[in-house]
Amino acid sequence: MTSTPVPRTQSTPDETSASVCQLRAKREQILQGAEKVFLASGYEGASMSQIAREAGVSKGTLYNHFDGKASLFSAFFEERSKTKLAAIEAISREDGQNVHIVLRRLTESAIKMMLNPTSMDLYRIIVGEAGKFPNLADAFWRYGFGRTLHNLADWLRRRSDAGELHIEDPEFAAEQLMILCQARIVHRRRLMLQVDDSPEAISLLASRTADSFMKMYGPRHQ
Amino acid sequence: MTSTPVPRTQSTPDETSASVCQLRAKREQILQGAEKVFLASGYEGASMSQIAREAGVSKGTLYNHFDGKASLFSAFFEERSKTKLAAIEAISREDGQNVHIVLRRLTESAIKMMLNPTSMDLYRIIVGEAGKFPNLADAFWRYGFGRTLHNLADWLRRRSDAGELHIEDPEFAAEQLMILCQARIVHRRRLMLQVDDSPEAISLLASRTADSFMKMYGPRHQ
Amino acid sequence: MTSTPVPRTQSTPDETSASVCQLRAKREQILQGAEKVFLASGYEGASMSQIAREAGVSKGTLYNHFDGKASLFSAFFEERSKTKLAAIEAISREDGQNVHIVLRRLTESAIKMMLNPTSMDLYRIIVGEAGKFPNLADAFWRYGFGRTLHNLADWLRRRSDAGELHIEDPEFAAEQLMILCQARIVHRRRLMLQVDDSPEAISLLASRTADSFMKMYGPRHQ
Amino acid sequence: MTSTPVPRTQSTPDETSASVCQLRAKREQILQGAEKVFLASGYEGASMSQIAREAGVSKGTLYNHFDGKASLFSAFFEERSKTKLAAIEAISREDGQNVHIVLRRLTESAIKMMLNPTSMDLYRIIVGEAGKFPNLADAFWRYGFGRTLHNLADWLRRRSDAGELHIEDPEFAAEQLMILCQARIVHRRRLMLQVDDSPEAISLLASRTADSFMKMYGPRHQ
DNA sequence: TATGAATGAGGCTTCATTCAT
DNA sequence: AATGAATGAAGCCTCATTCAT
Repeated sequence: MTSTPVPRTQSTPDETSASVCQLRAKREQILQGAEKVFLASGYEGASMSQIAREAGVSKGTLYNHFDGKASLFSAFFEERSKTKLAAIEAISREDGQNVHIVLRRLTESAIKMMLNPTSMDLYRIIVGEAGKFPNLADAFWRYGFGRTLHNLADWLRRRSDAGELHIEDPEFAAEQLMILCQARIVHRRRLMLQVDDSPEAISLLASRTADSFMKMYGPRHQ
Repeated sequence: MTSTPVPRTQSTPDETSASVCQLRAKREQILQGAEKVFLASGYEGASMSQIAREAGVSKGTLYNHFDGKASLFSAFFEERSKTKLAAIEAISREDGQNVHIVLRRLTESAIKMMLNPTSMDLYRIIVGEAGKFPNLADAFWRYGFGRTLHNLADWLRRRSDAGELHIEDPEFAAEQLMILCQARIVHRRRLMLQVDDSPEAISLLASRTADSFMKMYGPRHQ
Repeated sequence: MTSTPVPRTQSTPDETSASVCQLRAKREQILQGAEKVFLASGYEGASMSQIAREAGVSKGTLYNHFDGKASLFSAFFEERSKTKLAAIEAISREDGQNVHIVLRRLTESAIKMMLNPTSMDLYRIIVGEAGKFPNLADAFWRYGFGRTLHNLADWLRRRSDAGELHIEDPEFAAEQLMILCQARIVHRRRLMLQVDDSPEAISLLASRTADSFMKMYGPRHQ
Repeated sequence: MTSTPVPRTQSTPDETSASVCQLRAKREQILQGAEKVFLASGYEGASMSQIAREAGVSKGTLYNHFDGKASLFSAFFEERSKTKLAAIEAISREDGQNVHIVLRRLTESAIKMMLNPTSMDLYRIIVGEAGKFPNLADAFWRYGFGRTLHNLADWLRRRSDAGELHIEDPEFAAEQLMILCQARIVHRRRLMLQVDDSPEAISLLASRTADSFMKMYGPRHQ
């Protein structure tokens, strides 16, 4: 459309990038439809027609962009794991602060992270379909829990080296902390059980969890 | 159908109990087929034909005993939650022993319980289908985790009252203990991730978990 | 419904045979629909919906009776080969007659047989689909051409033994005779070419074919 | 069609011929893809995408050059019948030789011709699709069997006129000869039946076929 | 003119459910 | 109460064809 005044060989790259853009856009459009439907109905419960309708494309277009239902599901899941799963990053900035205080902030944000609707839905999906799509759990772990664990373990190691904590196995301790955060609220919500997830309840839980962790790995006579 | 003219009404109870027996037997037969298929394929993935075949009855019989697929699924899930989910019971017998030692036994058996295939499958199913069958999670909680939590909290309260532990909120502490047991192995297995679940690994994990708990709630200068 | 006054164990056989009868009837009904559609459109061109409609059953019923399209096609083809392909049988009854005269009758009936619409359609189908269903050609040969060849070779051998013909390889001679019958009319009709297949044309062709065969294998100075 | 009365018009012809050339080349390219796919899968079994891929052009180009699938199929079939169907030509060069010897060469080359893979595939296609494309058989006949028949009949007429054979109806005799060549091997191969088509088997069959023909039309006391 | 993404009809098949026996 | 054949809706996927670029 826009004729470039540049002498030559500009058109092909333009065309290419334009069409690639369109392609990506359509792909993204489909993935959004897929997300909506898969999260609501699971893999088996979702239908390609539904996804096509939700994405605003024809059924055929689904198959132009993905090899089939399983392929679309995998793409959706990996894509969303990559972009939607938050992780606790850059705790290093907190290094100046008192350990216990940082821990409280940490536990609270971890709990909120895990309560995030997309995280919960992805967790439910992957647990339900892990049998059919074993490789997807890797993605879920790598981009979500695993990443957080890694960052957390690093921070714990540094704090331990600094003598503020006494931790022999930071990886394990990190996992203990993260899993303790799931008590009471996260764990129950995964089962769709009624639970008080008000900010106050979360704050209280975070606090008690941080306290517990300090008892486990803090200085002896705190 | 054909009521026998015999005087006392002795026969009817007999017949009734006999036919009730038969009914129950058939119902149980169906539930066994349903269990096999639902656990293997999930709710959407299972087919009534498959269940009928596996149960050794005709498809029509399924509908004589249950209202439909959803109804059969609910029945299966509640039934199996009731009978197949183990809980840590009668820890009271251990009351004479040293707390730390009992805790080690406890954590180990809890981990093994949660790794039990049926427990894992039921967990996966309920998490996967919680959106479609929100009421089922109650059963799962009541007969599984909840029951264990309750028993465990009782025991902790008694030990705390005896001065062997210092626990303010035994329910919460019980949940912390149970959830700590899921670190490293149980949590990963639910996602079908590769994990070392050898007896040695389990034993080590149980031991470290018990130690952590003692740090949290044990006497200060142990 | 109809309570039989016969003492015992009569009902089950009745039920069985009744339901078996019904089953066979439905199967036959489907096969008739399949025949119509497959003969008209070939294997790929036929659709299961069309067949169901033509047979007057639902699409699902097709799959209760056959494993799928390929299976239904095979069943249709073998069934029809068995029952619809005529063969020249019992030529032995003609043994008293003059060879040349019998041959003329033979060639005429062979030509008519091969021009029979069902034979032609089955031939077209099997040639078209032989790549996809190699085993079906066997059935077609066994019940059609092969059977005729066998009977014919027997008869030729007897006539040869009687000195009325001089044939060293009756199987080959039989095939030569049958194939000569395809000249002019049958061969062209298989390609849907326009051809004069009036009784007179057939009769003339039959006569000339018999003459030719007599030249090949008849007494030298006839 | 349009004979150009214009004297010079040199430039336009150049352009025209160049683009016509390109057009023809692309058309030929498409036809080659079509050939590969139609021969392998039949009309219904072939897909336009497959053809486009095989031809190395886009699907859209197919529709720029042909009206649709049916049209492309017709073009492919006629084109290939014209160019790929061999015929027995120029037997006249053999005129000096002994009839029986020439016949043996003839039958052998005829059998080999008919066993040629492309011939067989085209035959299978046309027989299978004759119902849908009745007009195509003409092309198949005209360029294949029909042409051979014509040449052969000419030769037989000459030999008959020369007194080496006694044939009243050379057209019919030619067809008898060609059809006799199909016994045993060609006929069976069209049904994909197992058959010995070794050079020796073909040679023997050719020889016996020639002998048979000589008995039919050769000098009486050969 | 060439491209290939988009379309939507239609193909094969499965499945929950019903119902006559 | 048990059976299982029949149903038809719905699922996944393919394909000939169109059309904007």
